Amino acid sequence: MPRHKFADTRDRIEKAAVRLFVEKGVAETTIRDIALAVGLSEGALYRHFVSKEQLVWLLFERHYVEFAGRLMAVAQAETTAKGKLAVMIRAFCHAHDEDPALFRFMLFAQHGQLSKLAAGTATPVDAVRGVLAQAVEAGEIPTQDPDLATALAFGVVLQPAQFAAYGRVASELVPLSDRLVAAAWAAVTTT
Amino acid sequence: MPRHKFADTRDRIEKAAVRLFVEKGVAETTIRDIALAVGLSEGALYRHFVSKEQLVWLLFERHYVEFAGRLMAVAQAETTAKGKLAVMIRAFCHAHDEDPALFRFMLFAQHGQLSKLAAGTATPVDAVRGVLAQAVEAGEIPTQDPDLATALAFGVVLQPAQFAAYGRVASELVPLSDRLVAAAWAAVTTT
Amino acid sequence: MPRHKFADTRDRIEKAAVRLFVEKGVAETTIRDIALAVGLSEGALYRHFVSKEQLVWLLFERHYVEFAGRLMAVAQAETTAKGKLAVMIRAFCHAHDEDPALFRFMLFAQHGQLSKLAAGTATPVDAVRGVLAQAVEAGEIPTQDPDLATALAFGVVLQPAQFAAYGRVASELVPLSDRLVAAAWAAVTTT
Amino acid sequence: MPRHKFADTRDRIEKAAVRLFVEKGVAETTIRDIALAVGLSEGALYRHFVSKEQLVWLLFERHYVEFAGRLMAVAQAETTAKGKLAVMIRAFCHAHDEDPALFRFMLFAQHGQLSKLAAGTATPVDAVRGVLAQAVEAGEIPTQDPDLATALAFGVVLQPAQFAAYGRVASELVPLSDRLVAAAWAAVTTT
DNA sequence: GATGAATGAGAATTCATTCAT
DNA sequence: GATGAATGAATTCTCATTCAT
Repeated sequence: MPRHKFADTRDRIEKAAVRLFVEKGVAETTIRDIALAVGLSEGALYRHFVSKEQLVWLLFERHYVEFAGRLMAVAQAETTAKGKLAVMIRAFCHAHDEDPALFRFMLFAQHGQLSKLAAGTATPVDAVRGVLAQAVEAGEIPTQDPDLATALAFGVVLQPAQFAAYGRVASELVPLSDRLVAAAWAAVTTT
Repeated sequence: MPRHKFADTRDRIEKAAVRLFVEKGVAETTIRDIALAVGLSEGALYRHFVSKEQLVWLLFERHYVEFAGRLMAVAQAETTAKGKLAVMIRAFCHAHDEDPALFRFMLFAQHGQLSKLAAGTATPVDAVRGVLAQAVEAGEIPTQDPDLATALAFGVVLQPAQFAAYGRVASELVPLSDRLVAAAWAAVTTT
Repeated sequence: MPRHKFADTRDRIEKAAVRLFVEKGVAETTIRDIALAVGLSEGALYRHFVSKEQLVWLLFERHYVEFAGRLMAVAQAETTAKGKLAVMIRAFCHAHDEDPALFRFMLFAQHGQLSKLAAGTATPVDAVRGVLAQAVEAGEIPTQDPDLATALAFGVVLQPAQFAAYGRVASELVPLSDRLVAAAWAAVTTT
Repeated sequence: MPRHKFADTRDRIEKAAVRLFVEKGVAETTIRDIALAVGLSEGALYRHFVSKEQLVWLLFERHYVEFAGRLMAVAQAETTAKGKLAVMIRAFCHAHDEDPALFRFMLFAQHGQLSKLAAGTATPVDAVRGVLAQAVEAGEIPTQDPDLATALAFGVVLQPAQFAAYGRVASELVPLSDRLVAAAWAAVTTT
């Protein structure tokens, strides 16, 4: 007996929206699609969200910022750059396996969203970059452009996620995390 | 006095389309946008293309397949896996710097186009995968899932391209190619 | 301790509705607007009124007819046309100052309501027209089209009310009533 | 053989829109209504106007300002206040008879439009007020609030127009203009 | 080959109204 | 009597596409 029907419905809408946005693309997903998926009328969705645009933004922003926070939190518990990078990558893998659609939505379907973020907002990119920039300064990894290093680490994690989406590699990243950690570390330490 | 005004116009349309598709997204780009950019009427575009969908597909398919061919060609001239991977990555960098919009369109704005490719079509992914799969068999790199290795190599190259698009790293990849080659090799040889 | 909470609520709804109808227009006022203004849910309003249309009609009809009655009553107490017209105009001014929103709703926001009045219903227009028609017949004012005379008298009163709504003249009409009476009389006696 | 189909269509749209706006009200008139009246598709209207809102505003603003100009022009040709007021009122009557729908749209369906006018824009109200304010200063009419005087003059003209719309008086105002001039003058000179 | 007016099939959104609780 | 979640019919607006000139 759900005590919070409203919140429940809202959750179901968000889940369906994320899944459809990832499957078909944001622009290709209509309000009707979402309504059908949730089993509501189109109009009913507007009780929960002001507009499609706002729904997209809300979903993106909330999860993106939240994930950045998670990354920074796990990194803080480690002392070495290598340790920090490792737990961050594992966090990526866990996030992916927990909800692959949400992961893809956050990290691939970002279309215009990134530019809407408030100026100082900490993003997952910032989280990783922070660790690597400090690692360069501390001499833990070779001197290099921290942005490029960040790109390499991101690439090593996100591209397998892409491949997983297309079925080219197994659908779970956690089992691969050791390998991804090693590969990322190799990429940022080889110059 | 251009002998092939028609072909010229067609080229201008394609260039403008690719640029707009990358800038705003495919769905967000209207025929009107393209027509305006080229200085034609909307109706006139239909002399050159059957539909928007076909235009997108045409642009994608042609360049994607062509690029796959280029990759395989440069790889064939090399004998070792390391050499093959290196020239392929350099080819990626050159392709990017030559026409960044086209590069991004091919590799990031593929929204659903991939599934339309004829079953056996060789793609850039296949090109890289072929080299790495053979490298595993030949013992040139450690035993591993060739698809995952491909993902790692791709990530190391494509993510910097993404960052370049967002201005996070320099806009040219060729100057970074040595580094990318080294990072990719490190990624696929570290297990 | 109000014995008639229900009637109270109904009153509050009507007041809010009239105010909003005048402020924003009938079509531009939503049930939601009214519900918010009263502090009720949208559904609750339907305990008091069958439909928005009926609410509009109800408000209009009741007050319009009532006001017509008031006009005829005050006129009956006078013997001369001049006297009748004077008290009627004063009644207009009083009605306006008592509840300007209601006055405007009745006399300006009638959008199509007029045609719904039962055929024989006596309106404020009829009240004034009756006096002026008789005045013509009795020779108290020059021979003229009684409808035009009515229009002139109405215009002299209603236009200042309009101006008051826009802040062009003072918000109270009672202080102007002597002037309006004089002007109206002048208008209907000058040919 | 119309050389200017586009402009023609535009004109037909404007005419139909004004008529419908007056007949049913602006909010009650749908784009579909206008399209049907003109014999076009709904989408086609958007080749001519950006939005319904802009269409309403465009129609109102253009004609309102134009009419104000006409009023000031005819007034300028006269020397006395009485003469100025007379020609202005005649101009009102002519405007009404020329295109009653347009006249009503301008002067009665102004719903939120008035507040959108650029700060210094001269309106028909300003035109009449200018003449009456000067008349007070010059001693041509008794000392009084020029705004109230303007309201009286306006009421004497507009209310008959309202009555004409409802069929209470003849549909043409020009034949009544002598009477309206006399009534207006009487109203502003009687205190 | 090109134009530009027009179409028509949706898309997002609004809102009066209903109804189970 | 009231709530609030939901409906569904309109409504505004967009856009790929067509076609007479």
